[in-house]
Amino acid sequence: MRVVKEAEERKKEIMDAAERLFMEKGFDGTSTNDILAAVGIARGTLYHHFPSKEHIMDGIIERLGDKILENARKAAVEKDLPVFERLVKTIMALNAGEAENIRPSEEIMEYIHQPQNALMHQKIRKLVITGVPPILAEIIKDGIEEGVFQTPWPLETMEMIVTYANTLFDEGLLDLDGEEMMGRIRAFIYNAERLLGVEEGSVPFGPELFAGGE
Amino acid sequence: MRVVKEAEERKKEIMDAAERLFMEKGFDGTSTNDILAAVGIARGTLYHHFPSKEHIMDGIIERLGDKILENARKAAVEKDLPVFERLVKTIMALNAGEAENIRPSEEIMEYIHQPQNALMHQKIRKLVITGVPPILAEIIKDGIEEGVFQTPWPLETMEMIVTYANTLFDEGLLDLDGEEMMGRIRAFIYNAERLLGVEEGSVPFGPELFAGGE
DNA sequence: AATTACCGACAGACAGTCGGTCGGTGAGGT
DNA sequence: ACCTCACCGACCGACTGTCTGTCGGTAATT
Repeated sequence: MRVVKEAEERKKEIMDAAERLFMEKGFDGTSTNDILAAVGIARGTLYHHFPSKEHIMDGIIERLGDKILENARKAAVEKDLPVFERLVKTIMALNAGEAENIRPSEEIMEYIHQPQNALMHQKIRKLVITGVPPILAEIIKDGIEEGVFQTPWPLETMEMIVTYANTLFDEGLLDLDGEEMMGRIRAFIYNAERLLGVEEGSVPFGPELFAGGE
Repeated sequence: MRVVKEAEERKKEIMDAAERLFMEKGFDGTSTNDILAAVGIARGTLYHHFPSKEHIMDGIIERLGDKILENARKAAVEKDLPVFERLVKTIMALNAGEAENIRPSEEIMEYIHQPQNALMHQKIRKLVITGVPPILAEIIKDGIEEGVFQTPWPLETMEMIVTYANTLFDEGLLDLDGEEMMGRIRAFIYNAERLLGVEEGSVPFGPELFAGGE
């Protein structure tokens, strides 16, 4: 049976199905046949719209990144809020935006961190590390003007903080027990305070913020 | 023609050939047939010694890690040297140990960071992030006792520093021009000083140290 | 005789290709 | 206003080449 649709619509269908399958079974664990069956199209159709399986993933990640980062940017730009609150809201927007699409629940995280998803993981990591620090750095800069923060390297410092946070929370790299993880989080907050030039204990929120994803 | 060798010797031959090929063409870009041809054995022989292609990579990385980390440990343990010098020597041992095996020259780095090597890259990253901080943290602890450094979280702090350094120098994640890279390095040193509780400018070495890999 | 390294034909799965089909659409003729 | 016909591009699915991992059997070593 032959159903004709607009290219953009088909592309979206393919990406939707692929996204679900990749989250369920991983990138390498999902064959193009799985995607074809899920969408209900033939091989040729898929390769009419995408030059390769990897390009499907690229499309998904780009779409994901656009959505998440856009939410965060909106929160980051609320200039009349106190900087701490802006920071918190922006970080929460990052977590929430992620939650809509890939809910960062345990089963999924398990899979994401499996070796077969190394490529997807690397691409998401790149998205986070290149996309998030510029947004947060703008807040930090305002905070510097207000005298709340003090650092000559706002962007680079946020890059460091985000990079480590990403490693610590998102990846399955460090397999830490609860106690070790608690230490990491406490140290992380302490070190973030040092890096941003505020005195110890002035970060008014604790580990609660860092439950889920980035 | 049939040549029989001791299992350990064959394993080493296979790992040597595979290591060279993986560095040249990447993990996914190297087929098991390439390895068979390079070693001069049959399919069955390879799978007699290794349960899978990925296990070959695991073996290579483990071997690599043992060698590199052992050198670094030796340098780290020279307790009569001043802590700064110990730090420098240990980091140089890390770079040098790496240089023996994978020379971190440009052509190779190009390949290492290609998408097809995401898995290998992730595994090396894990090795570095879990292996290196404990070694450096020991030096930091001694430095704290001497009053050179000051941080309540030596291990966690080194983990953060190493994680970011690894991202910055080893990965092709951030594609920065020379100027941007220079800023990153300066910021990195500045931030490392803050994290370790020494005053600004007391790190006596500059960007020279960070030419090659982590 | 038993163990163990070794062999290579083979199976099964997979990504990507290619020649060809068919539905929609709009321009030109009536 | 209505037809028709050429063209575009979405769509199809059989096919190719390649790849990893398996298995039954063979030869060397102890």
